[in-house]
Amino acid sequence: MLQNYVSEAFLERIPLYLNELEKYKNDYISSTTLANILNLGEVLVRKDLAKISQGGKPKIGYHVMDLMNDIKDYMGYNNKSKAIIVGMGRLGNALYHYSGFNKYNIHILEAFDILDDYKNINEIKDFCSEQDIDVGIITVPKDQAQNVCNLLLSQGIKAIWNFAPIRLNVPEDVIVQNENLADSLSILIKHKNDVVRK
Amino acid sequence: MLQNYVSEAFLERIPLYLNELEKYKNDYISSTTLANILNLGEVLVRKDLAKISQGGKPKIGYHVMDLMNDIKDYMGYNNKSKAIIVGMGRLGNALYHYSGFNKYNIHILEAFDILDDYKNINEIKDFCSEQDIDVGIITVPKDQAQNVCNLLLSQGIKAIWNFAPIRLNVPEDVIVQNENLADSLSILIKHKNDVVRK
DNA sequence: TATATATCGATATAGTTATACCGATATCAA
DNA sequence: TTGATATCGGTATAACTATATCGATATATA
Repeated sequence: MLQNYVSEAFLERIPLYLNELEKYKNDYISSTTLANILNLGEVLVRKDLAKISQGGKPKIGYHVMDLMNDIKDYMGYNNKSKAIIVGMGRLGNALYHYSGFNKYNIHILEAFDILDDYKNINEIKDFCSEQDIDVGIITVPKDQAQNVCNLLLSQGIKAIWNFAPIRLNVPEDVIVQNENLADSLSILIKHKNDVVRK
Repeated sequence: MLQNYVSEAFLERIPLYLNELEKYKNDYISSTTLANILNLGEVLVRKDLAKISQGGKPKIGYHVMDLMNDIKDYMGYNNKSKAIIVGMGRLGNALYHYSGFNKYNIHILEAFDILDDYKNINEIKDFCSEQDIDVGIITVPKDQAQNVCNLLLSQGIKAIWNFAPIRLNVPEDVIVQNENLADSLSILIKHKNDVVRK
């Protein structure tokens, strides 16, 4: 277990806070208010903020600008992150052109595929030797995903965002985040069916 | 709280089991074996399976075909689910053409947009009156997401899969699953940076 | 300046989720 | 047929996460 271990749920809440705070720049906000907006417990929010912020003032709350900066520092949004993406099908294309990553200073530097329209996959090696890549995004068909993954690992990439519906085999020090769209949607439908049946 | 409440984490494991079991059809498998393959605790897997299966045999484990059927029954994969998607940008397109939903008997029946290439958004009303739609998928820009959401809700849709980076305002009986790609990637990078720093 | 109060932040409690343990049982091997 | 054993499934325990409680404090108000 890591020293500064925080739970996944905690990490998922932080961007929510940041997005909401955007609306209250040049102002103060209390943990109670923020909690009510996001439908979270006030103590939960206060404890989350205590972990990453300089602290708030009694009766007033947190200085929003300062808090946003603390969040950005904590999450690393003030530092540029570099990604490459492999597999330029429809999904790869969508991600490659998605503008939402800019907000977090994440940049997809290059797109690879076997098609001529993109940098060829066998150029990954050269490209990675000149750049320090933080994340490899895998959007190839599932039968090629492990090969692509191995290629990325051989270039020293330690984090994989995997959209192929298979579990990748990686060493212990590599982090894989699987984004299985079909699984996610099916779980949503399961929830919905359970609620309807009460 | 619902009667048959199960945790989100539990629901996320079920498709993993199903995908893995695919490889062991016409065979038996023990919870221990399955757990080791997926890097989960054996007791956890056994308890999960106990919730949804007819049961396994001591010394042998579970009949894979039967177990798969139990999982499909439980998750509703044996019943057809219907979805529509609104917003035919790159991401909408990718989802609309994604073949992975078939495995779970989920069908995206129609795609809407303001562009002429697709059914116009103002036809959603007519379309929904003739079909019982389980899920609405929102892939429009964030400034239009709430409007589209309201439109879907007015047609009786009770589950929303939202890719727009905002929190939608919905009544209590509607389930929203947010799929914020930028947030997800930023969290992956945070994890990676924490690990590297040890 | 003195008092009331909203909020913070720390500690204690509750609730939820995962793990450990153990008797029962069906199968395999002798 | 008999004994050894792997696995199941239930109960007990531990770990983790969220909530409740409360004294301290900075601000606003009188």
